[in-house]
Amino acid sequence: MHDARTLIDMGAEAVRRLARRGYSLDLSALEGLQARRNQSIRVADELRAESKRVAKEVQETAKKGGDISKLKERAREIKEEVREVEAEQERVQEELRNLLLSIPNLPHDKAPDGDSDEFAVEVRRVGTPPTFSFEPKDHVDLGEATGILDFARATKLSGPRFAVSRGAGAALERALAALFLDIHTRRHGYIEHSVPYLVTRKTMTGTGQLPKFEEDLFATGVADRELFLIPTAEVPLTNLYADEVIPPADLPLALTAHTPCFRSEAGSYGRDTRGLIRQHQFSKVEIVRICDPEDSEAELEKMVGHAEACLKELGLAYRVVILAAGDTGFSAQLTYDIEVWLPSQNTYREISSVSDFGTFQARRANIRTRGADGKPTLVATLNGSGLPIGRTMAALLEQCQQQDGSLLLPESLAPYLGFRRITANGTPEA
RNA sequence: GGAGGCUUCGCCUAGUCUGGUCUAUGGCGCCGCACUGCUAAUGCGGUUUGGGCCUUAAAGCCCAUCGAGGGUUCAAAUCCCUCAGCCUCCGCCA
Repeated sequence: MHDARTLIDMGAEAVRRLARRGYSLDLSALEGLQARRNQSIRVADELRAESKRVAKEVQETAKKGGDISKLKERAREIKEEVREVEAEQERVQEELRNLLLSIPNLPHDKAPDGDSDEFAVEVRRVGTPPTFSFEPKDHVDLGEATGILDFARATKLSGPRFAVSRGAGAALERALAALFLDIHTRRHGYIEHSVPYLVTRKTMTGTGQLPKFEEDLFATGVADRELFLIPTAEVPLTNLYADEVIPPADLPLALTAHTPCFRSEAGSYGRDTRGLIRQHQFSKVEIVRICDPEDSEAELEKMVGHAEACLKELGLAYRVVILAAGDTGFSAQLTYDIEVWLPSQNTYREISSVSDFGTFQARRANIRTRGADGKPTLVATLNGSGLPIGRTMAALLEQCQQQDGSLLLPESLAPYLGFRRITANGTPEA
């Protein structure tokens, strides 16, 4: 959410920058609402001041034994007027808030023009996509042939877009999560958290999933209680500090958690229906940083490096791109995507998204620190996947497949797995 | 599931029974100043948060804020109702 005053002060500059992501800002509507809001507040404040003066007068008059009935009548009139003005103020503020909630974050100038992934700018490529002397299989075939993935039975349990992993596959999932968490906590200084997977509407609003994207979420309701399943650990991790003032000395905060993620994937019917790429439930290690807004650009670069470290550790080929202004998520001002090489699709596919939200989320969630003057001031928030387990598994199975149908896993996983190879029939082998 | 208690401006705390003098007390911490070879100690002053008005700015004036929301009243930290969180006890389950 933006600050109305700041947006109005930016004027044409705000209009220009929002236009880059296809949002047409109605500046005069915003100014009009802001002016009406301030007018209402001023009138209501004056009436309340008057009402307080009259109350004092009643007290003093009564003490002197005077007639207070006229004063009480006047006080009741004022109260009625206050009620009316406050109702108007509430209407205007609601309207203003709705408008502000619907305005996306300002794209950073570093983000290229364009409205889709075709306009993303490649920053670097790391590693060489493997070449095969045979026709490589995709991860679904590999998983089913070895028996470490079972999509049919998952569908029996829960319908489409679910997966079951088994034996060495389940162990591999666990190993990847442990490896990623260890990389972030031991090497990059993140603090590991175990967090709720069900959160309130307020929490979902704090990071921007609500009110706009309710159809993307799974919700639960028991009696009159409503809770949402988290689509990413970004939600609980960032909101940990909602409505708090973080001591400046504690910044930057570096938080990580491995959680399941639940997404309805409404509007993606028919896309990526095969395999682990797009599931209703997947697990992911998420990294979040909360810092002084001055530092957010540098922090973003660090975080991209932290996510990349996971891929390097596994020896997977990938590239880093900057998303186009119009393709950047609603709450983000700048996003790097990391794309991993997927041999079956002969292309790079998104595996991590690392975003700088500036103060946009902090304003919604009311996360603050203290500035040089000691006054509370908003922080910047950032987050990124580091990494999702399912998509990593898919890339890993495909990139490390052997001609004989076995899978030769990276050495870095051996301490976690206790084996290096999964044979063609799914048996772990040192 | 039942009964009771608690929630005050960073932390602790007074105030709630008996509505107005609460412009919310005191301590701790923090900031500034004074004093002092240095430090410590002491003294004085300041220190919730958000918003509006007026301003180049500062200052100033005003409004709201005692867990949240509603009500009673000329007037609510204080009385009434609903809700939330925490604590204690009982029951139930493990």
